[in-house]
Amino acid sequence: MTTKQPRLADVAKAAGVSTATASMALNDTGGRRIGAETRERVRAAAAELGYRPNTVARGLRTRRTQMLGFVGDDVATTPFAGQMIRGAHDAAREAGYLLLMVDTMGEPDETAEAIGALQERQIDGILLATMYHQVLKVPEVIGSTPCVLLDSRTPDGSASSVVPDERGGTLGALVELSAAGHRRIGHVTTVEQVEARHIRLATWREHVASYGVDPDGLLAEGPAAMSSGGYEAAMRLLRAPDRPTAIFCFNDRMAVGVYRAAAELGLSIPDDLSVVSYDDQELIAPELIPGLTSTALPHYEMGRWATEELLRRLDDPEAAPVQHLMPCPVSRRDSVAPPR
Amino acid sequence: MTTKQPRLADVAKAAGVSTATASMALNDTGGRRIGAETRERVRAAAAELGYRPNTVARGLRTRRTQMLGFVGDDVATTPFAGQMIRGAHDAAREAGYLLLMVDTMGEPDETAEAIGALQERQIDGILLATMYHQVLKVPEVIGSTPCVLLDSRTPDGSASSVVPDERGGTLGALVELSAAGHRRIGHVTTVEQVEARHIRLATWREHVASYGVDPDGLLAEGPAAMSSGGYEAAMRLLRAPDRPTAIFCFNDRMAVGVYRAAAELGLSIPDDLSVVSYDDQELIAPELIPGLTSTALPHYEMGRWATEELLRRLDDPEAAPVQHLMPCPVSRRDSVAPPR
DNA sequence: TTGAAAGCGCTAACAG
DNA sequence: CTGTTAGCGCTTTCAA
Repeated sequence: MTTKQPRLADVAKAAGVSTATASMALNDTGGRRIGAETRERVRAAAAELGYRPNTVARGLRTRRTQMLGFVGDDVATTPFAGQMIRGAHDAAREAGYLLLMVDTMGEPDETAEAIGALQERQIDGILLATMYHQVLKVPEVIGSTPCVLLDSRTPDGSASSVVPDERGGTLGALVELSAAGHRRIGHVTTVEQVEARHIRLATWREHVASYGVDPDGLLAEGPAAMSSGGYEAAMRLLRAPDRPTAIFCFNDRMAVGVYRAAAELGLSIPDDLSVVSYDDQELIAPELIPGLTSTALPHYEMGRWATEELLRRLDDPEAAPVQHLMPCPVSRRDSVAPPR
Repeated sequence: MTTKQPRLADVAKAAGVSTATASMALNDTGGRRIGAETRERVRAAAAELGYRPNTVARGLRTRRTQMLGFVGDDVATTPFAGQMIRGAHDAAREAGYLLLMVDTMGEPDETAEAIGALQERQIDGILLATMYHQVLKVPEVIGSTPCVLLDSRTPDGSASSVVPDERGGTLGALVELSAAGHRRIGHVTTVEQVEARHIRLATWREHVASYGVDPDGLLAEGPAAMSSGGYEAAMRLLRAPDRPTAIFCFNDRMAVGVYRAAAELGLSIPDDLSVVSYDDQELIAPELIPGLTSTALPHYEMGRWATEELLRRLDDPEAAPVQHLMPCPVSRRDSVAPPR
């Protein structure tokens, strides 16, 4: 029994009014022209028939589709992607929008393609999301489509964007250590030349120097993709004559390697060595023993903010772009103790 | 300099033809009525103007939007979600479709809401995805919208669906052990009463029994969410008088606990104890030392299959629903050796 | 306070 | 082989 979807005309007929009146009654539009009694009658008829507006037809008329494009550069393999999408999704839904998702696998050509495909569908705006913090130019093809960058920013601030406050987050982690009394704080960083590396490294350098400690000799690097990078780097640091009493890791995966190195050298965490890290990854930080104190990347919040900003810009396309820094909260666990 | 988007009429005018001809020329439709020369002229004009069809207008006319709804029950927090989405996304894109995503956070009311929101947007079909294998009924509100279940199935086979071949995957893992010579194979399972538990447990029971080994006494269970569940269960198994020479774990997280238990008891993996597991989670199985042999859940492939099946059903809505079992391949690593 | 009618941009049936 | 015309279902003037 597949009944035909009712159209607005059906509702109007059932309520004994014109489609114009029905439309206005349902949308609360047209000022105070619709009588309260009429509105009720229309509403009742719509509910009775199980009417759902056809947003394609509406979109053709209003040039608004209530859809936002979400262009991600690697939705699948990045564990953070979910939170970012979810933040964007929630904010969108609350405002009556839905997300059209495209994954570009990081290929620039794909990005242009994706933007085109979204524009064909008349999305109201686009979220351009990257899976790690970077600086990039908005593709030309975006044209006048409203757009907000998620986890990246433009060199010139020409588009609204939100990125994590890496500096603040790094300081948050370091303060966990210095508040416990550590001064010789080592840093295990990644070899990849990414924004996050530069900011975390510079902030760490500044922080230890502020205690009169020389950062050189307390720094080691390795590839961040697997824990072995952290292991090797930590080994170098911990076997040095004047080893650090604490280590700040570029990320949780490297911290896994640091834990392994410490264990191998007979150093107990946190008694012989304190460790803090970045990312606060769900499957890692709380699973390590002892639990790893780590600064979280606020993916959910960034997703939300970007969407809310995009929605704002839909109403006011001329508003000045804003560059937002999202705070990175520290998840405190059991990997920090005073030095002995 | 925001130039107005060109419409089909502009292309037609530029090419000196009617909009009907332009439409057919661009879409290769209307049989052999369009002259090759005309088609070229239209194509050139379109390219020249940078014409992109307005798919909203087209959708209103054709009642096809080239969009698929993807309803997930927890996109954000599940590490597998990405692969499933990506599989669906790739298959959709290849066919010229885009995915409209909604996350229901597992709430049934949200699911009905989501389906409604998607139907309003006239999506051509819906993928109903769950983040773990389960049996459920398709919500009434789906009506006549074509629909395929992803990682779940209906009790009555009334809708097409794809789920992992848990039985085959379990056997694959167990054969790794028995081929190495193991007979006393223990099983660490989850307390949660999910499909996966039942199938893996039953298959294991059958397998060890086929070697004349009594499964009872080789089974232990615990919560699967954290590794401690696996730790406790393994402890019980490994401290027993006649301990197993190998353990098959419900999933990788529990395997982490099994590794810890073995280490604590001074048992080396794989020499004193072989371990195999399920899920092949990216951040766990290859990161453990030694690398964990684990059966993978084919999320990408399931996402693809479901989408391709949905696309098939769009062309032929009357086709009989099909229940697909997707094979689960084993990722062989270093956690298995012959018993000594 | 309401109805009639135009039209969003496209495709498809019907003429020519 | 091509043009004319009539809508798809909705919103929004313009009249009444």
